[in-house]
Amino acid sequence: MSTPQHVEADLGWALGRVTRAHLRTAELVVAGLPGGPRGYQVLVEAARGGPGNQLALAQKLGVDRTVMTYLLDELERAELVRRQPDPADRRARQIVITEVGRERLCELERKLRGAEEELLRPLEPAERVTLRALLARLATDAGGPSDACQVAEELKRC
Amino acid sequence: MSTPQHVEADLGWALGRVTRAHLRTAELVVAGLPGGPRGYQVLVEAARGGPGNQLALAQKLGVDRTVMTYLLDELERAELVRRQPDPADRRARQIVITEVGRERLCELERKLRGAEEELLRPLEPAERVTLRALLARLATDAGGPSDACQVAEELKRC
DNA sequence: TATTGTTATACTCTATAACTATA
DNA sequence: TATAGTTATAGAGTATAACAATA
Repeated sequence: MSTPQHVEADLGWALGRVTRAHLRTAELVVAGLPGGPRGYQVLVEAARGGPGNQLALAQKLGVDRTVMTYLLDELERAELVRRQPDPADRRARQIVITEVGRERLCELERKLRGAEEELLRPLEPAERVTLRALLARLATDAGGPSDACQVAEELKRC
Repeated sequence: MSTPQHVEADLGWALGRVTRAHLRTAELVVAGLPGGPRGYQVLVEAARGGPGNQLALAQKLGVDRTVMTYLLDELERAELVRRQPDPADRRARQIVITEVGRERLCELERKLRGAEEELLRPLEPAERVTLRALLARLATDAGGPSDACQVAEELKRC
């Protein structure tokens, strides 16, 4: 057998495999989107209307501000978001989602929910609820930037 | 508040945060090791004595065989593993762990277990057991290469 | 003087292709 | 002819530095 003897003890191994399995399907879902998974995160934040300008957005997603420039270039070209001058600070640009972007986001979230269900299929309904709750508690306690994309970055160098 | 309203529903978000939190500490642990997290995986496989040659090792870890060459160069320079000619096939090299490598691995695994405990601290003991078990079941069902490092790669482009 | 955003450049990591030696 | 391993090279992706506009 190829799985280690201490499967249940090796939390990192299990976390990695489950997260990667989820990422595989999630990346398929956002494959056509400019910027991929990262572009999706921008749409989420823009739709939420939270951190207005590029710098705050970059920090929230845990990427460099120069990366955010290129990312927004792509998303704006696809008419999914717009850079709007901030009337209160003429250096800054507010990132707002377009109508097209909102529709695209809605469709993506529907598909992503489907992917989650697929991932949890091996578990009983009650177990799925338990797992979601336990992970959510750990997640809210964990520090650092609040986007999921950076995990991929760090997992890469495993 | 900065956390979304639908925290419990967003499995991907929670998985990403928890995995990244784990990766942060795990990468600190293996920081001094040549190849970082990936070097650790090689040590694990070499200690287990499983896939002998470089190609099998690369496939198991989900990396290109050229990457494995550079990785083993570093690990061999640090005297943690050795390339041994395979008597059965003179093209192939068997990767064996050294005594130093075994000691280093032992120390790393001890520290990694500590990091896992730290991650699970917010949960009750019974809950920790439950989470480990549920994740292990999902992990064994999930397909793909069996190393955790690739998750980091994919999470990066979120 | 500090900050937002952009651009150009350098660096890191990975994959592709070509090569040697074995099979 | 195909395979294990190495090397050189090219390609993505990211960060660093310099810049313009504004605070």
